[in-house]
Amino acid sequence: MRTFTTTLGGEPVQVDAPEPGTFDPEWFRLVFPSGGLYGLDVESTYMDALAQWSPDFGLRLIQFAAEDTAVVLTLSDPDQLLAARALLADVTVSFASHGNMDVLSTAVVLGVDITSRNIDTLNLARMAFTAKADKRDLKDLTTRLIGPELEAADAALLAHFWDLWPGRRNAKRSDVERHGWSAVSTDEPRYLVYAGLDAVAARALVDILIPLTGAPPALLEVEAWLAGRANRIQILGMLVDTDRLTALEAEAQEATSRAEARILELTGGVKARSPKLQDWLADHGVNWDCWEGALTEGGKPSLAKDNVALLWDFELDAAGSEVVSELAAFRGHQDLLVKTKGVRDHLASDGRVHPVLAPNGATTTARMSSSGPNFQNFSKRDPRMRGVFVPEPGHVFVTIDFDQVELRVVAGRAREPKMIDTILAGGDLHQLTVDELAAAGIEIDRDTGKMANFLIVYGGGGKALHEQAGIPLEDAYAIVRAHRDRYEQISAWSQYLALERQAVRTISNRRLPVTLDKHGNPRVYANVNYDTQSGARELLVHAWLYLDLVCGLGELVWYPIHDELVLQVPEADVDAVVAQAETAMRFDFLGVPISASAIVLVDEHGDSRWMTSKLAEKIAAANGVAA
DNA sequence: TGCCCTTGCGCG
DNA sequence: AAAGCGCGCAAGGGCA
Repeated sequence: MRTFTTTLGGEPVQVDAPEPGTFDPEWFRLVFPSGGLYGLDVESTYMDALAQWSPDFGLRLIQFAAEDTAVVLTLSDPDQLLAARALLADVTVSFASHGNMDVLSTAVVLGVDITSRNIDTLNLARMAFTAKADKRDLKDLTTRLIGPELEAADAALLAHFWDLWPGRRNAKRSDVERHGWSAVSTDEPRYLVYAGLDAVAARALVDILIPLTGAPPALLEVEAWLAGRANRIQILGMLVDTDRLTALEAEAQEATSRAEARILELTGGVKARSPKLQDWLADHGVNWDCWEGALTEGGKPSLAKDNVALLWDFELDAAGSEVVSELAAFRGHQDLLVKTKGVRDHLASDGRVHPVLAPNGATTTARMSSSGPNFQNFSKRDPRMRGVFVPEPGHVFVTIDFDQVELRVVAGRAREPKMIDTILAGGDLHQLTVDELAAAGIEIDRDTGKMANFLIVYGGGGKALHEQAGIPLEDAYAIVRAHRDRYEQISAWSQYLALERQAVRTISNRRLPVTLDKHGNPRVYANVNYDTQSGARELLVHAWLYLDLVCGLGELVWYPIHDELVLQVPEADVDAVVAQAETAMRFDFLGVPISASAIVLVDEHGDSRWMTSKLAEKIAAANGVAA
């Protein structure tokens, strides 16, 4: 046994690393008996973009920690591997680890699923430290909340990686690390001590972070459950129709590179996405002083997709007009290119992508976020990209959306009787706004009423309405004023929330930070938006939890998209699941009925894909394919 | 070369 | 008095 004595936060810590061939499983289970909560960490070979799903990915060490003791197991020793698997598989044992790298690794590499028995200290840290600037990696948190020893151990290990680097000393840090994580000896004391301290820190952080979250136990329990579900979704991943992906990729690639090449040629070296393109256009007929299109945040004319057509209003020379048409072609395929490449870059050898679903990835609202690829922003206007994703064999996609959930959250939180009555009566909230403004002597159409309603949710004002609705500024201000007058309870609610200059508390007593503008003043007008977005997020999680605990169908959730659950349902069960899922997503919220409706996703050939049959028909018609 | 900012674009 | 919110991703380009 190699035993190292060190400290963390000044307290003594013992790190034991059994030598291969001498491992005593009985001793191991005496250190980690059933029923405990243990720190968990793994050390791997260097991770590339596909991480756990890369054929090159391997685990080298796995570490478990009780309060002041860590045991570092070497996984190349069959006895230690067996003991690690057995402890992980003990359903009475829970684990604490930072981020989901350890949980995913144990599932994918060791074949043991601990997703429902893990506490993620990164999630706790996100709830405890809500400012965007806060660092939340294990090393920083440990230094800040416990002591500097882990950071020192990390620095010592990195210094050792430079010793292991065979080439010149002035190599890139990333290359040295890549090499080091795979090359360092499992006998190296600096490696073993660092590894052991990681696990001890994760265990210690649970007790330190929980009070700092300021969250009630019920919320913490739901969040732990959700993190487990999110990890399961990532582990399973999504099946990709690679033929479709390849075809779309080719189309996007061909269209964009042709346009790009032609623009480069015509402009003598200016790229399609270069900020210099505005200058070039100025020399070929565009007078930016007369520009009526949108401006960028930096105040320059925007060449975004919807603005390109406005360039035709100028007297362009021959080269200028050709560049404008090529730019339109480029913008028309830019999203498809980005999204196809994104899926391709994350496509693992199992024919799937494994996106990260971060349970509270949005810093200021705790909404879920998605990456690798992001499943929350695939186009609906051109749904072909969504159609690349197909269900497991024998399954069908079903999507269930909340109806206008954010407005209903506002109505319930504000106790706004006009809105609540309209919802109860099955009426239309946007028409209600039209009628209310008419009563105040202002005539608007339903689209404007809808925009005005969403400005409330988003904390916007007259200027935004003026720009979005294309109505005179004075009219827009009048609409906003009348909206405030007619919805007294919503006005009172936003004024009440605007008193909070530090943080707001959501319906489940989650603390959300008030954000600051560039002058450091609190943007209190955004507080209603934060409460609403976060509230809607909690309602979706509530429905998912109900679906899991009451219906036993939590596993069917393929992906959550803010106000929508996409389910993957065995063909034979579709009708029953639709009924149960609608039950889960229909409930009372503060006297406001929350409703939802399901759509079964089947394409024009009767196959299920992640697109609606209506959209599939439209595309089929456009392509001349019989539906 | 890596890092950071800006721009553009999709979703809710 | 007025203030549109939250994400992820890729590319260009300035800077050290």
